[in-house]
Amino acid sequence: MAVTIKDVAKKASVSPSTVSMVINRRHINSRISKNTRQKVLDVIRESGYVPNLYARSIRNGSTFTIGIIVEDIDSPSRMIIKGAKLPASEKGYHVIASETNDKADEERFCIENFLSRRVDGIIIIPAASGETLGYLKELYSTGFPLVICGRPFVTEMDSVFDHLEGGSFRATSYCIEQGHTKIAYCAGNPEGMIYKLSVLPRYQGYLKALEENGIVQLPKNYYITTKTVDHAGGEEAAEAILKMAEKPTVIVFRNDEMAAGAIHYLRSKNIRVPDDISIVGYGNKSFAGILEVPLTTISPLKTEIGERAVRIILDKIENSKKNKGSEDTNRTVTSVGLMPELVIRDSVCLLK
Amino acid sequence: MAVTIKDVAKKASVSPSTVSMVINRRHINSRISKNTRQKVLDVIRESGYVPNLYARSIRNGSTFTIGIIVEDIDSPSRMIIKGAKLPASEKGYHVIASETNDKADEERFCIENFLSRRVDGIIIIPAASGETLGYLKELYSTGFPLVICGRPFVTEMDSVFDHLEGGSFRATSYCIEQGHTKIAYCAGNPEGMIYKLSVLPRYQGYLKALEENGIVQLPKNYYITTKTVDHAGGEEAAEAILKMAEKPTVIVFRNDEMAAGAIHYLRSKNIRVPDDISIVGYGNKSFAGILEVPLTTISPLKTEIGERAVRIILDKIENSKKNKGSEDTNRTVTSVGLMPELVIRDSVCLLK
DNA sequence: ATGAAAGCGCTAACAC
DNA sequence: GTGTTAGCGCTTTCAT
Repeated sequence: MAVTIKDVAKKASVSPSTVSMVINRRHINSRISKNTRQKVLDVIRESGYVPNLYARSIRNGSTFTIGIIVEDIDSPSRMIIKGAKLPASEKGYHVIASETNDKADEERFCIENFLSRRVDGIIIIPAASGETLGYLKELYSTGFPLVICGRPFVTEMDSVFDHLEGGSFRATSYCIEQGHTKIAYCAGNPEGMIYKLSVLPRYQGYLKALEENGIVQLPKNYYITTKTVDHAGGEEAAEAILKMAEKPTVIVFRNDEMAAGAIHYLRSKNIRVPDDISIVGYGNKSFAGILEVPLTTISPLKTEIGERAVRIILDKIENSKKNKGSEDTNRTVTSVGLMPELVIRDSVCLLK
Repeated sequence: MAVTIKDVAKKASVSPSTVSMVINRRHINSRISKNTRQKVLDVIRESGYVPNLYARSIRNGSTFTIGIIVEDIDSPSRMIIKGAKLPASEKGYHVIASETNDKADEERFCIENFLSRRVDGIIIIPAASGETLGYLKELYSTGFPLVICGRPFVTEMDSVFDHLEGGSFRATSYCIEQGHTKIAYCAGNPEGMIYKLSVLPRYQGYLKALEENGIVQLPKNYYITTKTVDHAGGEEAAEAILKMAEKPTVIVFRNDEMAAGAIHYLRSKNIRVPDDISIVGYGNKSFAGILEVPLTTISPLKTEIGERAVRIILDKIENSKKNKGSEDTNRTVTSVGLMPELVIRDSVCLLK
């Protein structure tokens, strides 16, 4: 077992409470004598004593910890963790993280684990399937500080998300500004919850931009679907484009992987990108800048999502600490949609 | 405050210890009556009670938690966390993670935080500067289960690392098997601790492969250094190569970013890759497979590093739980070097 | 200026 | 079968 406050007290021949006071720097001036203070600090250093946060938290009711649950630590949402860290630690809160592999049962397990750790709040990216939403809503309704992130699932709980529609709108508008009117959209595989929740909004942003600029009556096949949503899917889409009678001058893709595949395919067929066909991605993945044609794409503000989520959580926590006992205060719902940035590189040409 | 065991006890009109017994499923058969059991379980469900792990851990001395500290959650070492999760949870241990941004002070802070959380062991990627090694050694020498990961710093503590030398050796040998003899090495910027600790071994692996195959007397300028170690650095290296009188047929790069830059530059100068000049990377970054020429590279087994590290930690923990009190047992040092894989793609040609 | 004692949520040894 | 009690490491009155 690790060194405890008692051990320190014994070695320094003082009482545990004295040690506690030294640690917590209370009443520094009048209460503890310099001698005692120094003696205790020396013993602490020698013995390598570290206070037990948990014993502490039992007493004061708070662990000063925020738990973040992401679906996959190897996905862009890891940046949410990064974004959360600084503002949290500024307020003296720790951040601990876990991942669920996007599975409902692992997610529940994670939440219970964090609750059993008495984290003061949880920031979570729920499973894409939406299975856990009921459970989350229950938890939320107890007043526990919970913020949903990353997917535009909900507006009935506190949440922060990419404004997917806004992102695509931005990208499409940019193409129009560059003189393009024949603009295709590649939605990938139009099935499943993920499509519905996170691709459809992008598609709608694209439509909205067209509409606002009076671009109507595009050929039906400008809405392109594919089997897969990866590099190969991008190649598939590009192949389809080349077969069209009236080719678009730009393709807006649902993600960067597909955009990369399309660029690769087009160039292998000696089509110039962006001059013959321009390409827009979504995601600003790490490889976007170093593709054979650096990719113009939409960059979701994951880090900022983390920041905003923490701020919401901390507000809730501080609030509920103040007026504990009195329920039913603080029942506002905050839902923040962050407008992603357009990163302009070389994959869209200026059309004269 | 959250629901406690007392609240549950009161609502179910039983004593706290009865609730505890129900939760911990002890003496199921004889001790607790079915009625009571059911009543308690019902109340638990209704009230949303979750046991306080920390209160629990104070009693039984273990938190069943392993802490992982990585230098940057947005780096390949995040896969160590992923790799650690499964084997840990199989043994009933939780994994919590934090990042240090590769700064010594944040690292100390993280460690203390985890210690104050009474994690049962820590897996850590120390700051590249090596500043914290003294501190880590101190901690290690107290017998606390600690495993160093990811950098081949140490053999005097338990550690798991990429066998960098072995990786480069493998890559270079492969080039030789393909018939190459004019093999250059691009080391990037040869300054700083990072170079010394993680690039020099790679370079030595390259040299060893040459030596074992009787390739000696390569031109001195086949050892290439650059200002930066990113995409631009790769372009810089490629530019240097093109100026050489006796050009190499392969360049082995210290990382994938530089390899990507070189490929890009060479192709923009109408040099064929791999036919005119072949390229080898190191790291198998996410973009390696979708470059204009898919990159042959070395893939470090980060996930496996996490797995191995957890196994070492768990052994230590179980061991010290068994013979607690009796110090000085279990003083073996385990140091594991994992041989990375060669991922063969299209950036190295067969030389006839 | 310091210590004794109670209590936080939980468990386990020991009553009943 | 179930309740009582003591104690884990720590903090915080309240005495002294």
